[in-house]
Amino acid sequence: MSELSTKQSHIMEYIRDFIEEKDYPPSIRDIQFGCGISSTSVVDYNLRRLEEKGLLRRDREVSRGIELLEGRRRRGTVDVPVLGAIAAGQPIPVPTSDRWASDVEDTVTVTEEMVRGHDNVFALRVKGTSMIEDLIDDGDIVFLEPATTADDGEKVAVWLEDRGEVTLKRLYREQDRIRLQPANSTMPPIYVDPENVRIQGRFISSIRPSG
Amino acid sequence: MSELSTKQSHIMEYIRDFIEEKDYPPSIRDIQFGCGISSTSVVDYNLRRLEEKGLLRRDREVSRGIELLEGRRRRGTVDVPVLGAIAAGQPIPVPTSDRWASDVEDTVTVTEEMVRGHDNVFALRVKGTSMIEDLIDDGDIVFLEPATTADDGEKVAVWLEDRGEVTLKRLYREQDRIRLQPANSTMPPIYVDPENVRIQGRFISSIRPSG
DNA sequence: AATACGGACGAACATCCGTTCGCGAGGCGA
DNA sequence: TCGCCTCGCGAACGGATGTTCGTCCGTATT
Repeated sequence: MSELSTKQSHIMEYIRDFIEEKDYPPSIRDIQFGCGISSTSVVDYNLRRLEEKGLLRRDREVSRGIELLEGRRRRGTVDVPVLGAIAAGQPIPVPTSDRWASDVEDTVTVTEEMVRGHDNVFALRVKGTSMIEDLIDDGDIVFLEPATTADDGEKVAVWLEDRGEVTLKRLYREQDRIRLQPANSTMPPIYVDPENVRIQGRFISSIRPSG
Repeated sequence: MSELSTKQSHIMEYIRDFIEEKDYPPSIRDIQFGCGISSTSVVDYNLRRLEEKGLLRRDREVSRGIELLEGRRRRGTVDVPVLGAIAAGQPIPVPTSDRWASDVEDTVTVTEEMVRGHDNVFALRVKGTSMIEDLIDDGDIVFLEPATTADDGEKVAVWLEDRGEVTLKRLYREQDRIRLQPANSTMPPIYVDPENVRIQGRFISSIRPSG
């Protein structure tokens, strides 16, 4: 029904790249040559289809009157997927079992400096106040970088296999166990078997949406 | 030398607004009518001047081939002026005396939700850790809304007239004095005469640039 | 006063560019 | 097989738009 043909997604991609590079939309003939299409009418035809599908808006009779309606990201910002909630109080289960999958429930747009120098950053909503002394409050959004290892004392999101839960804590290795330390003096640390722990991500930064 | 004539800044503003609204640049004739200019050549002339001054870039022979080179703000973000540093430890003086003036030393771009619902927001760099228990650390940037009053317990930036300093604290009114309370149990409150205190801004939110 | 120059006018010109139209190749159900 | 629809092709039409050119005016400069 609302599938895009190869040509249509090619056109979309071309428009995106064109705007990204030049800061103004392509003309129909720009698209024609850029996508190797033989006629302007074909471009027009597909543009109409794309407009019907709500992917863009066109101003008639106006040169380059194309406006993309999809996520218009601005230079200097990045969209980070919010994969769900994470416990900073009592550990709570996350919807996906093994590896939190690709079904993104939401997205937050932040300026680049919040995640600068890190790749594949994802975000989680914090529940609880167990990391309050590390300046992470209930309701904050934390940004994490995928990781499977961590140094002692680092703030990490860990998956506790037996509990089926994920939690945000500082991680310390002790003899034959791992200590997950809340940053809240009213809460005791959690001790777990190393085999039971899978590090999922390393803390980068957090934001607190204004209330 | 590089001053803009009235007409030129009018044109710049028009282009900005046009792009903001339509997502593609105006044609020369759009600018002509939009700015009440009698001839397209006048627009062309001034666009060349603006191009020389580095405020925009033009693609010759291309309709709407105008690209603004100034801060291209993206939808959903706002630029907040950073007016300087503020003490969250020992109060430190701010450069301007009475009212921190309009010379902005820097700017931060943040997504709208950080300051949603507030006007004329400005930002200050935090020095010190006196507000650490309110999750505001050294190096954070705090966003404030201009205000001259505050309820008890609110976090405010206050100007201490006799000291010539400004500081970020929680404010409490007591009999005939005002208590400025740090959020750091190792630090004592500051007591000041009400006449000596001028509230400058009310805390909205803060960010912690990733390190 | 003569000259130079920034800035503005208005009109003509040459493209640029969106739109339209006729035609044709497949795919699909009746 | 006969429509009917989707998709594509190529060309031509005409409006949209950037560019250029001759002219004019006001303000220094000489």
